[in-house]
Amino acid sequence: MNSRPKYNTKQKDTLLKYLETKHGVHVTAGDVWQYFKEQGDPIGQATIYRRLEDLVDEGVVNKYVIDGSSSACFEYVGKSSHDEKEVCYHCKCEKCGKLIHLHCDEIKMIQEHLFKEHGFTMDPVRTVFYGICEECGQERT
Amino acid sequence: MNSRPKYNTKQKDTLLKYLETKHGVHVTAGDVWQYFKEQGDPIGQATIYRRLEDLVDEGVVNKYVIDGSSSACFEYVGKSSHDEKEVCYHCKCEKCGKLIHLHCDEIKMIQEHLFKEHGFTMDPVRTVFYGICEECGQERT
DNA sequence: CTAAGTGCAAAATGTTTGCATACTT
DNA sequence: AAGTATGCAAACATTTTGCACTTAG
Repeated sequence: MNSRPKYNTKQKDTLLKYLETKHGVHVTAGDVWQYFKEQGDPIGQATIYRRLEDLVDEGVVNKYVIDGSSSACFEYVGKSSHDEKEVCYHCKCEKCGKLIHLHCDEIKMIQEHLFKEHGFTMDPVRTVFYGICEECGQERT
Repeated sequence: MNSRPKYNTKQKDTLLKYLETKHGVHVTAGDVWQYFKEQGDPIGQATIYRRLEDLVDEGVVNKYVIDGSSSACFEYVGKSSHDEKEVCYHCKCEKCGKLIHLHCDEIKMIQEHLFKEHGFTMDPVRTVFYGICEECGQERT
């Protein structure tokens, strides 16, 4: 079933190591590319996209597509994130554009509700809550 | 506070009318453009993007950025739903693409939680839950 | 008349693909 | 040696922008 990893290459390795250091943070493909370029150890963007996609398929990395930002975000979540792993969800402020990461359990209530009542298996990884963040909410212009 | 609509134009009008007929359905900017082109009554894409953006700002139209599809989706939701209106939320199946509208109160829990614990005012109108719908969940291929 | 809106075509993004070359096993 | 992976550059798709022209109020 899993026939993902074939050959080990320097690029794969370096990329994964880099992503691990970015645990809990969003990175775009461009970020990654630029980082390695600046390190004087560039990786072709094609490779970055290809590897990133593989990692997403493997579940090691999450991909978010968020309104407002033109490029997709990737986040390292580690292997085995499918069950008990730390689930994080995202809130995007429609005013200032800030993206907030939240790690807490309330989302499970929703998940359960959606599943039990509506048969819908919600994917917290892909779901983004839109709204107004604290700061923007206060500065009632 | 509301200084949105300035001049009324044929394009604005036609666009809105079209969107109304697509209530509950996703349309991309490209869809809209093509539709009017085929009608022999084309609207420049720049205009479509600009008008669509306005409508999103006005809250008349929802914009979804969905992973997997390269272009943003728009959906007419009508004026209203800003305060005490019937709150409906959306679940989008990532597999079959179906969009499910739900009307129930559980979402208020989340809303409250987000607000009290995180100071985040969630906008249920804009927020879409991604996941797998009942049918797709069963046909475990 | 003035400000706003339109449409075109060009530019800017972000992502994907074809292909020759280099690397893994 | 055979199959993968890489990197470049070109191809793509979508969305944005500049600018001259038109239209609504």
